[in-house]
Amino acid sequence: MARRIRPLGPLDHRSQAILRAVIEEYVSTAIPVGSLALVERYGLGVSSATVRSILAELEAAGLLSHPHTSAGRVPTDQGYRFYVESIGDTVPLPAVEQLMIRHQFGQVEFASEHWFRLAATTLASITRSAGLATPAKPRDAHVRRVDLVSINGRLASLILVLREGAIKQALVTLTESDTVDQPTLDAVAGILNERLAGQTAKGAEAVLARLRRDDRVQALAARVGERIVRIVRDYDAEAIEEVFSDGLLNVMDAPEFAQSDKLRRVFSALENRAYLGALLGDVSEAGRIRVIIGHENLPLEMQDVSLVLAPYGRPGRAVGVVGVLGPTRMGYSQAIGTVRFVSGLMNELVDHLYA
Amino acid sequence: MARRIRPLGPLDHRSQAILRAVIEEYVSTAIPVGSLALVERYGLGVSSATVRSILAELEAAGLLSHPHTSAGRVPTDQGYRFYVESIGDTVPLPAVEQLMIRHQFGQVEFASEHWFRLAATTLASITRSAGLATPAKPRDAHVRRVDLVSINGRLASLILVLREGAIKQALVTLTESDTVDQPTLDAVAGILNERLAGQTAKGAEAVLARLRRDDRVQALAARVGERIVRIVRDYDAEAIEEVFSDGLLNVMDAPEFAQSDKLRRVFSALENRAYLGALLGDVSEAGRIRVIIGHENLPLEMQDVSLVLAPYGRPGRAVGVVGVLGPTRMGYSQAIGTVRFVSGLMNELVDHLYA
DNA sequence: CGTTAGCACTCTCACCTGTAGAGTGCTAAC
DNA sequence: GTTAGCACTCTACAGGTGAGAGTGCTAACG
Repeated sequence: MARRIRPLGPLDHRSQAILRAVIEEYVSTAIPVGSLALVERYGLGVSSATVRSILAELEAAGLLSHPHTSAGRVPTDQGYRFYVESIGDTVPLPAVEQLMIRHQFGQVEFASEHWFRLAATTLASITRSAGLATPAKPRDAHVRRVDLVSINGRLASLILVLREGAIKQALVTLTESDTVDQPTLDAVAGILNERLAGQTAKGAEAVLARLRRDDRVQALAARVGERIVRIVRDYDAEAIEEVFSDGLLNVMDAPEFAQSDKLRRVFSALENRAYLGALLGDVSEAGRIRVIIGHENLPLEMQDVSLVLAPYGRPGRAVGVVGVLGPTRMGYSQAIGTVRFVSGLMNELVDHLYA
Repeated sequence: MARRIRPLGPLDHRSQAILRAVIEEYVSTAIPVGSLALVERYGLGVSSATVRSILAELEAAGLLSHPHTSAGRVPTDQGYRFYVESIGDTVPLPAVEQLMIRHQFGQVEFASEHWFRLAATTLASITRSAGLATPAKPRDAHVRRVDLVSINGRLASLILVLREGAIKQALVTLTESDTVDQPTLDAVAGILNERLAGQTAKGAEAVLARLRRDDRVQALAARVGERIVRIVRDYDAEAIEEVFSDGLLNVMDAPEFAQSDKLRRVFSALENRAYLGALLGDVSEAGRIRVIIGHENLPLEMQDVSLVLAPYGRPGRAVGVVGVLGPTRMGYSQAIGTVRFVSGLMNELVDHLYA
C-alpha cells in the first residue's frame, strides 16, 4: 500500500490542528502522546480511532515519529519546523512579562556592557531555557580616543576607546634603551588622538605613514599607532567577540538530558564557540529572527537542541545577537515571542545610545 | 569490641603506605580497591589477610569507608585530607610540563587580561580537571586616569583607569538642560585627572568636596567625580570580580558524575559564584595553597568536589587566585604541584608588570 | 465514504529471581 | 604478629513475567 507523501504540502485543517495538539502536548509533558490523550485533553470532536488514522498520515509525511510500536507519537524536527512556520512570529509576549522585562532593564546600570548580560539572563528565566547574548559588535571599528599610562619607563598601558563603545587595553613596550616619562606619553597620545580620531584601521594606517620618523615623539607615536592598527584589525576580524550565556541549568533539567552523555553533548555544544559564533554572525547579517531546529544544526553535538536567535542593533553600525537555546522539545511560540521582544528592547537601548 | 579511634594520630609506617596505596589506586581506577588488588599491584610484602586487618583499622580511624560488605575500600574525605597533609606541597611539577606551560604563556599577548584565562586553561589541561582563575584584584583601588568622551550633548562615556590595571566604563548623564561639548568634557577630565590621580575612593571624596559649585566646569567635574567615587567603591567592595573557568568537560567525564543529578550539582556549584568568591577571597588573604576536600566545603552542592587553590600577585597591592576544581577522587599531588607552579608563574608576571 | 467500536498484537517498564564474582571478617594454625 | 582457609554478604547481571499503554486492523455504522 503506497501512502502518498506530502513533505510540507498544505495539510488539511484538522490534520494541522492535531499536529499542533501533539506538539503542544509533547512540549509540555515530554512523554510520547497517544491518540486517547489527544481526544481527552483537546476537544477534537472525533474518536481516538480517527485521530489514529490521521496520526498515521502525519507520520507518513515525516512530521511525527514513533519510538516503538506501542508508544505514542513524538514530533520530528520536520514536524517542529512545520509548526514554527505555521505560527510564524506573530505571537506577542504577554504584557505582564513585557513589563517585567522592562522593569529589570530599568534597574540595571545604564551601560551597554550590562545590557547583553541582562538580556541573556532575562531570556533564560522567561523561557526556562538557556539564554544567549553577544555584545553589539561593529563592522568597521573607528578609533575614538587613545590614552597612554606609564607603568614604568619602558612599559605603558595603552587604552583604546572605539566609537562603537568597546574599550581595548594592551601593554606596549616603548623602547629598548631609554625611558619615557608620562608627559612624553601624553604628547604621544595627543598626536594619536589628533590624527587617528574617527579613523578605521585602514585610515589609521595611512595617517601613520605620514608621521616623521626622525622626531622622537612622532616616531613613538608611529610605533604605538601600529599597535593600535593591529588591535583594531583584530577586533574587526573577530567573528563574535564573546557569547554570554545564562541558565544552562534550565536545559540540564530537561528530562531528555537525564542520561549524562546527552547532557555532555549539549554542554560541549555550548563550548563550541566557533559554530555558535558563525551562526550568530549569519543571524546578524540576515536581520531577522531565525529558528534552527535539531538536525538543522550542522555539528553533531548540537542536533539535540534548538536555537531561536534574533539580531539587534543598527545595521551597518553595530549589531549583536540575542537568543535562546533549548531542547528541540521547546516552547517555540513563547521563545520566539520573548526573543523578538528582547531584541526589540535592545534596539531601543542601542538607538538611545547612538541618537 | 571497642577499637581505638585515632582520627589523625601518627599512623605507623605500614598503615600509611597502605593508605597511600589505596588512595592512589582508587584515584586512578575509580573502583573500590580490595585487599588482593593491593598486594598484587603494590609490593607490600604481606598477605591480603594482613592488609585486610590494616584496612579495617584505617576504616575504624575514619580514613576509609566501605560502600557495602563485599566491596573494596574507598577513601573518605578525611582519608584524602590525611593523604594531602602527608605529601605536603613538596612534589614539584615535572620539568617537561613546566616548560610547556612557560611556552604557552610566552605565546600569548602580553596583557594581564589574557593571563588569568590562560592560567585556567593550562591548569585544566594539565590536571584534566576544571581550571579556575580570577584576575588580580586590588584591595583599595587608586584612580590613575579619567577620560570623558561625548556621545551626544547630554550623555558621555566615562572611562576610568585604575592604577591596579582595571578599566571601568560607565555612561554618565551630564545635565538635564543644556548640552556639553567635547572641549568642555576635556576640561572636566583635566580637572579630575589633576585632582584625583593616585587617590582612593576615600581620598577622591575629600578632594571633590573642595570643588566650587558655582563654576560650571568644576560643578560638572564634581558630578562626574561622585560617579567615579561610586565606581571605585563598588569595585573595592566586589568580593571577586570575575571567576574564569575552563575544562568543565573534564570534570563531567569523571565516572562518579555519570548520574546526571550529581553532575547537575557540580555544575550549579560552579555557578555558585558567591561561595566561590568568598573562598577565593579567603585564599588571597591567607597567601598560601589551600586544599578543600569534599565535605569541607560548606555548600551542599560542592560536597562531591575538591578545590586546590593558590593566590598570586603582590599582597597589599593586587591579588588573584588560580586553582583547580575536580572530583574528591582527584590527583591531589599533581594538582597541588601544578597550581603551585602556575601561581608562581603568575607572580613573576605580575612582578614584571609592577616593577 | 468517513467514522467508530472492538480486539489482537507489540513493546516497554517495573519487578522478581537466581547465579557468578568479589571481597570481607573470623578462626585456627604457624 | 602473620597467614591460609572458609563461610558469609552483597552487587551486578541476565532472564523471565505481568501489567499497561498504544497501536493497526477489521467490521459495522450512519
